[in-house]
Amino acid sequence: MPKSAQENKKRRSLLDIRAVAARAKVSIATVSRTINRVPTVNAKMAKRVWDAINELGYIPDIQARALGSGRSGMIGLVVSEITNPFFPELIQGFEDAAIENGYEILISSTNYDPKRMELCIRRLLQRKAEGVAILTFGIEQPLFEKLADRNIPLVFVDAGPDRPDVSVLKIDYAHGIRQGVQHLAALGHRKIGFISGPLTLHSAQSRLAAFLNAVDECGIHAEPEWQVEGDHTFEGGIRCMERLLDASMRPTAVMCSNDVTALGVLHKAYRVGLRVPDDLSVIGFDNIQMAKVMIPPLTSIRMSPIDIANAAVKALKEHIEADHPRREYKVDTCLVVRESTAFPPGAMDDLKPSQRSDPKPLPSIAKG
Amino acid sequence: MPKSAQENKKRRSLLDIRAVAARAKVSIATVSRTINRVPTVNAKMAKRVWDAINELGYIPDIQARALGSGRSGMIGLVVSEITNPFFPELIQGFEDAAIENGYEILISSTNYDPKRMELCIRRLLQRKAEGVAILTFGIEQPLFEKLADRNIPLVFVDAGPDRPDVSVLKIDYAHGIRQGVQHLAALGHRKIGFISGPLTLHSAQSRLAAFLNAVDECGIHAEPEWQVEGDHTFEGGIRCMERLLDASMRPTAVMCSNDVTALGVLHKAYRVGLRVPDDLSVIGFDNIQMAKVMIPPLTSIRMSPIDIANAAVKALKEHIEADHPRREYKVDTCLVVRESTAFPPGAMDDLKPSQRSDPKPLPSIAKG
DNA sequence: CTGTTAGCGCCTTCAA
DNA sequence: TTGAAGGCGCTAACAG
Repeated sequence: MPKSAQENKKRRSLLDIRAVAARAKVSIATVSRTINRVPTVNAKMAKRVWDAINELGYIPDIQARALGSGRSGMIGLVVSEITNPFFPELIQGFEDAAIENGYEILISSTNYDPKRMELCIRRLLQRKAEGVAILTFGIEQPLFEKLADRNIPLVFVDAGPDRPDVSVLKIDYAHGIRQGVQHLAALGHRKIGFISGPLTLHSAQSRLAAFLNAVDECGIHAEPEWQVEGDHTFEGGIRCMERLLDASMRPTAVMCSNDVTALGVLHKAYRVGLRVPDDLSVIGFDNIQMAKVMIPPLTSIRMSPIDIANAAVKALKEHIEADHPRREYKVDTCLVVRESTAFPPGAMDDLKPSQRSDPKPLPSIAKG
Repeated sequence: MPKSAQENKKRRSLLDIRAVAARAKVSIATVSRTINRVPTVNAKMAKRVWDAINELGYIPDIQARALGSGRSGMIGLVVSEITNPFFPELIQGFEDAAIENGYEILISSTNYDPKRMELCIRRLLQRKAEGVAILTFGIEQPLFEKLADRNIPLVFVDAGPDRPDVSVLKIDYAHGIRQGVQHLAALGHRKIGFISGPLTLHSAQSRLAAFLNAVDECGIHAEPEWQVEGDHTFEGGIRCMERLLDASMRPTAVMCSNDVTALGVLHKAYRVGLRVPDDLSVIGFDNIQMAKVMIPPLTSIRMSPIDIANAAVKALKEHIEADHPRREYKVDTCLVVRESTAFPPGAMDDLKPSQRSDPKPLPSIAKG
């Protein structure tokens, strides 16, 4: 409740559109038109209005505007977890793109909690978001049908309900993953492990499928024992690496379904005294900022959060403003080579030790 | 512009409070009261209203409510940069605390860009935020005077303008930093470097002062050559470490004004073949999630983003709702020992090599 | 305890 | 091109 119930009495703000109109000696309609840049306003009057606005320090109340015009000017962004390092960059990109396109944003994180997500949808609906991007990578998507029922423009990643107001960001996982596998193959690796994400996730399945496909293309045997299911967490990465270490024959390289998992792998390797990349090569996925800060800097497959954010905003904008919006938007991925990948152990046994001691970083396909 | 200018004609939403009133056979006032849980509504009628609401799937328009009540129910959060790893946790905590207290949040990042910040303030004002937390750690604060002029409740970190509507989160840097210095001293370090943040920042100055003070308390000489000014970035950490390496006498330990800087230090050490902690001990500040993921896991001083977020929301809430809000809120810091700190080199020269080879992690003061 | 009514600040027809 | 007037969906006096 407000400080004192009293002061809500004479509520009319001293600084509303009327004050400006009075100062500029025009009607409120003219002020409104000026602010909204309706072209038919006389230049002289417009100037008077702008002057009044500046002198008074007037700032229009956007809520009232929304009520009057029926447009909120806001789009929503739903992510699963802000503290997952992939998302801050996504959010930043989304915010930039939204502002660029004249929209305000509403951010919500579901934290994998269905109750929280209910609330979060409710809030977006209450605020009359004109469109919502649901970039949770497959988590809890079914529940979003509720949103779809309101016929508001929606963007999903990978896959979404088949409705006219819904568009989908198709991420080309295969391209980057193929590059990664080829990179490892070129270095001489033949025993390549893969730590997937939770296979309930569409995105995780796609990545695994892309890996199997790429490995097959390179004529490499995909030993089932080397494919383990992780959960996209650091701790999960550690656990999966433990399983890989227990394998009857250990892989010499491991690809991970995301970078956070790869960090877990690096960690476990450090714990058991395996040197990366000398003893084991590691490739991550996402290319989060942390990747280049790791020791050693992590070779990773970039899925640009900026690209995703831009595509999402573009999709929303087209749905809101255009007559025939596209239903699909492509987003590419590509390999970024850093220092967590090298020749498999044993490959350089015929070289003099001095030559082994300082492994030069490999040339980057994309700059880190 | 909307898809077709036409369909805005007969705009009255089919699902407004009137529809509910009609279905429940009551007046719109009763519906309003029911929704707002005014206690004086007859239970029978309330039930009729709720039933109608559920059957219709009615969701109140919060903008209209804001307009009518004069309250937006939103508080703002301004940070300098979402992609700085300290902030996601802060944002998450702030969102949680805000929702907990019945507020919606508006997030903005300034990206150190004054123009962007202007916009960001404008947006908060337009949206009629009832209070704003400016958690940028001293960056660009002067510009926020504009906000203060509107007499809306504000929260700053460390220091802020001296006005009745402004409160300040006083962070006790000294406590954690003293623990860190004592920890190093106990291990036997006498040559301790310090990489500060940009000294234009109040928070950076406080940390440096706390360090000098703590070092003095421990009777350790603070060689000026070992205090270098960084900029809280990874690259800055690398540069500062280079300068420390060039010192006529190298420190055996280095404390950093934030974790990201410490990552740069670890990186530079890795590049030049210095092992951490065997050859050099490193302590960070902030205790970001990345700290425990680093190789080796980073000893750091925790400044809990959750504590800060909670204090900020609490301060705002008190300002908005209470009559005599507090003007200051304390936030504590404390040392978290991990594996980037150990005895200084040479301290164990009298031990057998076998005993040196496997340095056990030190017990944690706080769990990581 | 309920219903009626007059705004909240702005937008947007309509007539001038 | 401008001004007057009637909403937008909801809240909050006030009267009943």
